[in-house]
Amino acid sequence: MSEVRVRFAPSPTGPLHIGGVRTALYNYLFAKNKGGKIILRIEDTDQSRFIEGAEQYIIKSLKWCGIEFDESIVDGGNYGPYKQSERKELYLPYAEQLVKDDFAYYAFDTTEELLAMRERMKAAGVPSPQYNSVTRTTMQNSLALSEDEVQMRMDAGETYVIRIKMPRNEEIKLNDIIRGWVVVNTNNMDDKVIFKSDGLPTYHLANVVDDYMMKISHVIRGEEWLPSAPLHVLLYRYLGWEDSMPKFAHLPLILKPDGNGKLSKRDGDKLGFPVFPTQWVNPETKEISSGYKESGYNVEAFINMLSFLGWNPGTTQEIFSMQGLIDAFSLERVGRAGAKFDFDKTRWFNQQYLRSKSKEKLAQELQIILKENGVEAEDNFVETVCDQLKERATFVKDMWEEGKYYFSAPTNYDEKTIRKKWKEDTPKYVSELKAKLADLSDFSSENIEIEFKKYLEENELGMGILLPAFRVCLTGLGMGPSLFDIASLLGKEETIKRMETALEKIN
RNA sequence: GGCCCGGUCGUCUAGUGGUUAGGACGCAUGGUUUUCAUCCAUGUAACCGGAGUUCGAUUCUCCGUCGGGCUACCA
Repeated sequence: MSEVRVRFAPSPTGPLHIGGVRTALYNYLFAKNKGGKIILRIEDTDQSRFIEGAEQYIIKSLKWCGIEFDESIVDGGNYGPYKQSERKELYLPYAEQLVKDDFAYYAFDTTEELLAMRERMKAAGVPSPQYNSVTRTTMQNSLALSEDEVQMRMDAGETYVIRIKMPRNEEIKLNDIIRGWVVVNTNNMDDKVIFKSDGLPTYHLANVVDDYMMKISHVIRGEEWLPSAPLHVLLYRYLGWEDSMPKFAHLPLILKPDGNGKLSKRDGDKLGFPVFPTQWVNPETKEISSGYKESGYNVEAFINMLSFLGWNPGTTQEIFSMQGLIDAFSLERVGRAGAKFDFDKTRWFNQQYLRSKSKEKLAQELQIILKENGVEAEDNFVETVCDQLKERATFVKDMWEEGKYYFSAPTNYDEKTIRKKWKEDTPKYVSELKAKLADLSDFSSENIEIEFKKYLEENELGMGILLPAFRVCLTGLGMGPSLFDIASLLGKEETIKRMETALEKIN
């Protein structure tokens, strides 16, 4: 069997959204699973839709995702260039060959003429007019015009496009890896432009020529390409490359959570969650769209979540590393139906990864957030904080937001807890407890707990009476991790100080 | 409208010509916990509809319906 070579071929018309990332991911997983290669090819044949920075965004965001290419504009390779605008001159000869072989033709029609034709057809009762075997006879093209006329127009410098000459009533079949046999009759296909008047090919031709030249073995792309796949099959056939035509796999689309339509890059943050892997700043409007990276998602959780949107291993295992995904992946286990994006599940994946991380690793990440907030803390201290907080966090930033009291004394005290737990006698108990704690030489969590319970016993008090009050003194909150652990970590001096401050402030 | 592709709990999905239709997220309840979270246990809830094939269809076929995609000198 020949080498597996797949490509991810985005067009630099903006940032890549998670659907595109998933397509790249599946290509990557498939290639690596088969010991093959993955190529990144930039499809920039539409110069009018070029967006500044999009290409760099695509490269950088995929890098963040851990999707590494074997060949690309940055990694090089033996089948370059890997950007279509740099391959420009390659395509015309193939288009002209098709004309010569009577599989394509020149067309001179202006936009206005095309529009007029559509209007005319609509008026005549054709609901969706096409440039096809019946209408082309009435248009300005090398099939309807005389040879002399065509030559004259070309000599005069008139611009033209090259259209494929769609045959009549032929069944085009293709065996999609995910969908099985797909059959389309050419009567339902139109004479697509394969080469534009601006000297560049359209997607259809460029894609076929490049895939052939780059020896692509499998085309794995979104389902939105399925309708034009028969056209691509025809192009391979007409170009004489049918024997080396890649296998096709059309992926189900990622749908919006409400089920109305496929996820689109225009959705930005409108749906209540990021649609981009990393943050994107619109170069024109400066509008910022959030990314998973900046929102605090672990990259492995993000990839793990994406991989499960349309694929599953057939077992109950849900947590996979990238290598695990590579080992388990197969196109046969990719589903056929579109998947609605599930934001809750995404958060759950992140939580799973957060938990599995060591306190050292988490502390490193938390330190970054602490520094951003002007907090200086010892690594050891932060590690213990992470240990105490990780079970109740979904994101690293949660540990900062919910654990500020580890780094500075509370400035206000939770009203509800005060109302319910701060009784008349409480100040007396707190100050007595404070005195007891002040005498402790071993300020370990266990020791504090013993001392605390001893005090409760002596005064015939229940945990529920004094502990919430104690907690609110130290943290200002009514909930949180083990208070004895917190007190121990804060240390005796700080604990006593906070109790004193609280006694002064509460009432 | 035309063409193409789909349809199992609310969501992601497993699965089979005969199953108590399984798991995960979410949600709910109980237990644990000083509290919240965690954790544990339990529960909740699905084969789009109609024909046909068959002893038997969620599974196979057809029709309908619903959903999605495409329908540009965009990818």
